[in-house]
Amino acid sequence: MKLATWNINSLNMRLVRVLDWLAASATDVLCLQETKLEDATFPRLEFEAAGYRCVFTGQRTYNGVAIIWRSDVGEATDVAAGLPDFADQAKRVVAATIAGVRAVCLYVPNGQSIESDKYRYKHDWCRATTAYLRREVAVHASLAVVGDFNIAPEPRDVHDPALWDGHVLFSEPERAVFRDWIGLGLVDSFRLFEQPPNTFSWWDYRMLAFPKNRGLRIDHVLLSRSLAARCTSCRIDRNARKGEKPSDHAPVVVELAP
DNA sequence: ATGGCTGCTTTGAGCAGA
Repeated sequence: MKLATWNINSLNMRLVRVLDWLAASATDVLCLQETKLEDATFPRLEFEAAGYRCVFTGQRTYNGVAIIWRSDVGEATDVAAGLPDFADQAKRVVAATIAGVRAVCLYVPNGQSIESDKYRYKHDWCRATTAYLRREVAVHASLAVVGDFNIAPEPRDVHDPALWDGHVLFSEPERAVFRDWIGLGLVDSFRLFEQPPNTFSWWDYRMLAFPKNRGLRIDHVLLSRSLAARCTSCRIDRNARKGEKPSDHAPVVVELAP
């Protein structure tokens, strides 16, 4: 199974790009963040016509998450939207079990800046998610927690660690959250393999950040131990960041052996 | 170390993103 995560920064703007990428990459299950679409306007029929199924929870303008999978992979079960025990207007979580793999798709709050109320919200949201993931790990042996985490876990995940030190996305409390989630029994699939140095998943639209490769690795695929044992590759498809009207994020793709 | 893009908005300057 090929499983991927991608923040597409408006599915409305990038539906064709997503469909093209799905086909070209032969991805079986794709988790999307920042769809920015209410459920009533989600392009379900377009995905179905292309041979995929989908589950989604969204809102206009901000947030919105979805899971897209090839129809021939099977049905989804135990679909769940949102975090239990955390009242949140923002649509940031959707989960489903597909072909025996529990996929949890997260769009972690950005946090804006460490002085911001949004940073406090990010902290509270992440704490609620820790409790949620603890239960998911206990229930699902084959678990993949994927998405836009808005956290760069280590200095090597940041183009200029000294510049970013202490700033939102790379502050110590955020990195501690990432370690907490790893501590639940999850594995950062990207680090299972040798990777080219300076591999990132997000680049600012401004300041020629992408051509200069001034990016961050903030999109992640965490795998339970049994799925990590099946994982044969993890790569970030930076080609998907190129061309006309790209998202500012690139997809992260893992392959899982049967 | 700002803002520089981009998408979106009961539409056009302000916001949020990361």
